Amino acid sequence: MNIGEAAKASGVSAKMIRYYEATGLIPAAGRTGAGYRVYTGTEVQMLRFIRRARDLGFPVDKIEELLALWRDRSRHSADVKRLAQEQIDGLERKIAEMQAMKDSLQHLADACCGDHRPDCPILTDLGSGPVGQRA
Amino acid sequence: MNIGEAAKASGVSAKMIRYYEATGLIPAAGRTGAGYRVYTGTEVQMLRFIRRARDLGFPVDKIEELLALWRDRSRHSADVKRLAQEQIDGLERKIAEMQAMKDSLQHLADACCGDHRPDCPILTDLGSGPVGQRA
DNA sequence: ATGGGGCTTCCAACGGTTGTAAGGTCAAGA
DNA sequence: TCTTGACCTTACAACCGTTGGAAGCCCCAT
Repeated sequence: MNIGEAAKASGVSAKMIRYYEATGLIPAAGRTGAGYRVYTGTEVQMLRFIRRARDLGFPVDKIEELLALWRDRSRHSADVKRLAQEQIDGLERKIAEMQAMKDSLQHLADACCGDHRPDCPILTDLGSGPVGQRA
Repeated sequence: MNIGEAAKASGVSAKMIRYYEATGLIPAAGRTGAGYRVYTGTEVQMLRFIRRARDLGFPVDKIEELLALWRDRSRHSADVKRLAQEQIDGLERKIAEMQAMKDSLQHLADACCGDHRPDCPILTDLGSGPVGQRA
């Protein structure tokens, strides 16, 4: 199986497959005589694993840990759950942060009449407020 | 006013002030005979503007537009409001995306008993599911 | 004059992905 | 058999915003 076919089958682009190999996230694939990378079903499954973990927002270093657990038949599911919970917490934090941004901005936008006149509370606020809004 | 003092007064790091100058977001600051950058109150105010816009998640190119409107006394507040609304919509999209990730992951984590045993629906799902979960 | 801290420039890294360029290889059709 | 086009290879750069470091100069206080 070519890298292109593996990409199609896994949902991971050929570019990223090479990148993951270069960074050591996945082991180096076999090669044909001409130097083409060759992939087996197992390797495609691993790529799919990575793709799905990325879809859930896991950073690559966490995926490395997940892959290690995936391969470890004597793993404790508590370890997996802990990683998942950390990821949930991280997502929660980012969501809250962005929600706060959105709320602030919505508040300002609501106060802007949005017509041809130059007066705008959004600009007024940006230009005059205190510095440390994020604490 | 030194770059260090301007950084403290604006909440933008000296590093970033130089970066913003290099990329053209802000005009080049004046210099002392020794080559030190000099900042006036107006320039600090502009830096604060940038800082607050970044706190609201605006990307730099949008901040460039906001700054242009800020300086333009014949602006239409509708233009400002449009930029704000685009930013709100972008935040909304990202929030929804992360919320979907979080919900999926929470669902999986809830099904994982999280003990010493290796069986884990999280890993099972990651290793076996279909590819295009995000559509 | 000597030290410490701030300033200067330049270069690199983070994370994850994509684009591009220059070249080799494979398969199919004429 | 030759050509064509699609695929593969490597290597390098870009994106975004920020931080870190190194090497060297400047200013102030002791």
